[in-house]
Amino acid sequence: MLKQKPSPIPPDQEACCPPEGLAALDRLASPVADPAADEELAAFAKAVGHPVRVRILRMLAGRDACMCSHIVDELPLAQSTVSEHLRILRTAGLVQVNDAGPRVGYCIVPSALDRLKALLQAL
Amino acid sequence: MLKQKPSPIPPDQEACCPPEGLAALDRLASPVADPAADEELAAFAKAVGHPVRVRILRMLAGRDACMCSHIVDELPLAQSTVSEHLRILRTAGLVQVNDAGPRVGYCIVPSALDRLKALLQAL
DNA sequence: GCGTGATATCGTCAATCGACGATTAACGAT
DNA sequence: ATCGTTAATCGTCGATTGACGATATCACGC
Repeated sequence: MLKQKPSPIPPDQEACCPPEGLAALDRLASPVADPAADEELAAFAKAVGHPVRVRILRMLAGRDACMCSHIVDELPLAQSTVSEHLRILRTAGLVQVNDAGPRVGYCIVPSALDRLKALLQAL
Repeated sequence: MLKQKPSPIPPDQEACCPPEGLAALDRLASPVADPAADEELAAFAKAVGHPVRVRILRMLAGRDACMCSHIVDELPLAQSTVSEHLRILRTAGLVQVNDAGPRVGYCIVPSALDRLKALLQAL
């Protein structure tokens, strides 16, 4: 695909960077590098980084499509493709299967979603 | 070709997650299908979905590395690679260049970050 | 003008992603 | 046991990503 052109620069925004002297203070105040959190947030975000998976999450959050076949019905995708998206969401920990009940079903893992929200808010 | 679906009417809608009287409310709060919001959130999340880009965002949020060269110095990556990550963040609208000042600099776009947080919270 | 430093872009490569059909496994009901 | 339904997995394909070095551009000081 063609590389998208980045959005042009709004000419206002002059005071983006503070004078160089404050850098050291900021570095001390909040650690700039937290590789573990970086990886964690990136993994979550990557899982969410596809419109179909966002939609699946929304379906599950709305709790009106828990069986995989329900989700397949709602999407113009093959069953195997939906299953793969569900696998990615499961691997990320955002979704889990409920095989304790009479039927297999998918549902959101609220704690994981909260964790993702918290990591993002911390940015 | 369209995928086939015998489409048996789903008999048990509630085999999975907590039986909620709140379902209707939840559905109102976040409609199951909002393709535009899905795409928007997915695009943001995709941009954030790489540890290096998370780290760059953190650097910029800490405001101690605005020139590209500063970021390059902090990362074990080639300048061209960092530039590419910055381009992705710019394309997503999360970051912008500030060439109004005396030096070219990168900075966070707080409104975009807020928008991302809001979209995620709505999940 | 001419160089210099800071970024962006190009070309290439391996790795990963997204989608599909086909197959397989698990399980309930006939 | 066989069938039908549900879901996962496999193999393949083209498209995209991530990384690099090399090259081009751009702004500023001389």
